[in-house]
Amino acid sequence: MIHNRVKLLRTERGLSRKDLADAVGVNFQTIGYLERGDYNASLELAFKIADYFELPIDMVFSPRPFKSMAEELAELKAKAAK
Amino acid sequence: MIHNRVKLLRTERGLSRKDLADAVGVNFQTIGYLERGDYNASLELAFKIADYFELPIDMVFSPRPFKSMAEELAELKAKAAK
DNA sequence: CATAAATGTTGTATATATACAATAATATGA
DNA sequence: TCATATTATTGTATATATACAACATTTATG
Repeated sequence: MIHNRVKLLRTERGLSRKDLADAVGVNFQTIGYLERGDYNASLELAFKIADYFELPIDMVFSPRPFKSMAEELAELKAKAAK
Repeated sequence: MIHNRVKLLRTERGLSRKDLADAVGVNFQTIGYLERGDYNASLELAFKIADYFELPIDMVFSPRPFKSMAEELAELKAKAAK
């Protein structure tokens, strides 16, 4: 199973599933399936979603569970401060 | 259609399709299909292949055609030299 | 050259991703 | 509270990814 941050990124931007679905050209229920982890996006859809958020694909999808973005950010800042 | 560098990376390392297929846990013919562009890898398989090559997924798969790696390398070196 | 290994081709079967529809449940806003 | 938008749930249908097998063709190697 591939983990993703779709729901987080979508809500962060105040988008409904339909908004995102329309933007990437799929049915709004498909976004629901992805967010719930019912199944994985295709590679093509994964790239479209990442492109839409203007993020590299591996910031949106990962074979390993994501840390929270806050956590990641804090770690990077700590590292940069050294 | 998603472009990929699977064949390039595989042959660069002197691997047969079967070698790579075994390493990522799919049928050897599946690797053939991907290399020929008959269909796209699933997101899961894409991550496994990228992991196997120890590369970020977007260096192996892309919605846009890849430049040759030589070209990319040369450009980066030129930029770094500035 | 002869043999084996790797790749290509074709065909069938199964699993998974996506679409679409109808309805229920939940949240949001006037 | 009422109305509306959003999300969840269930079911059916289609497209695409993957497995597997048999055989042809190409490439490597003794």
